[in-house]
Amino acid sequence: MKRLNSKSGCAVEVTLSVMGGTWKPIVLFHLLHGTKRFSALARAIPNVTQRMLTLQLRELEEAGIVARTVYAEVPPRVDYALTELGRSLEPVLIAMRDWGMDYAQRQGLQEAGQGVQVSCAA
Amino acid sequence: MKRLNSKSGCAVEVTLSVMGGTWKPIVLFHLLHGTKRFSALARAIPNVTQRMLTLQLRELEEAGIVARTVYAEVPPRVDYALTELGRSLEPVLIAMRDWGMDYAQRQGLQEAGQGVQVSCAA
DNA sequence: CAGAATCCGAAAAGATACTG
DNA sequence: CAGTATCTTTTCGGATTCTG
Repeated sequence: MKRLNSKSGCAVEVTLSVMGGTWKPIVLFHLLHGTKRFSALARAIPNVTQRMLTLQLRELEEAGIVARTVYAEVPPRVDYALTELGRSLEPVLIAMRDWGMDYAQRQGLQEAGQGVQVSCAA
Repeated sequence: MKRLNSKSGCAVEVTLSVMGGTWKPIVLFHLLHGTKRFSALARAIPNVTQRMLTLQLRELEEAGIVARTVYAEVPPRVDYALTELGRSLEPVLIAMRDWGMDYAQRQGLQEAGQGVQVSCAA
C-alpha cells in the first residue's frame, strides 16, 4: 500500500498525488470513453512520448486507477481500462473538460477569427 | 492575451494549462473560502516555499484567475482573491476535494489505525 | 506492438540570504 | 510583510536504440 504523499492532509493534495501531473488527467479522460490499447492512447495524445505514456500508465496502475491487460498474442496487445476507483474520478475529469470548453469559448470570442477549436470533448 | 498551450485541442489540456501544476489547485482551493493575504496562504500551505507561492500566484494573476491587491501600508499588505473566472473553477476544485476525501477514507479503512486525517475540507 | 534501457539537456523546485 | 535574487539540486521529459 502506497503512502499518501500529502503533508498537510489537504483533500485536494490527496487527489493531486494520485492524478496530478501533465499527462495523467488526459490519459484518464481518454480512458473514460472505454478500454483502449497502448497505441490508441498514443494516437489520442499526440504530444506524449512512448516513454512518458508508459511511465504514467505504470503509476496509474500502481495507484489502482487503471487495469492493464496483456494478451499473449503476436503482435502483442495490451489494453488499459479504468478500474472502479478510476471511474470514480469521472466527476473530476468531466468538471475539467467542461471548464476547458467554456474557457476556450471565452477566449475564442476575444481572439475573434483565430479559430479556437476544442476537440475530444466527447 | 496568452496563447492556450494545448497542442491537441483537448478541453482537459486547456484546463490544465491554466490550473495545472502542484500548487495552483491548492492555492485556488484555499482562495475559494475568500480573500487571503500572502502570509495566510503561506501558512495554509506549509510545504510551499515563499518563492513557489509567489511564482504560482503571478501565473494565476496573469491568467486572470486571481486578483492581487497591494495596500500602500507599513507593514505592506497584499491580498489575493479569485476573480469571476477564478470562481468558475469551483466545480473542478470541489470535485477534487470530494474525491480526495473519499479516497483517504478508503485508504483509512485499509490502513486500520493509521489515523488518516484529511483536514482543510471546508 | 508495446515496451525497456540508457543518455542527456531543460525545466521545475528547494534552500538561503537579502530588501523596500 | 511580501516579496527578490542567486545558487544548487532534483525531477521531467525528449531522443535514440534495442527486444520478445
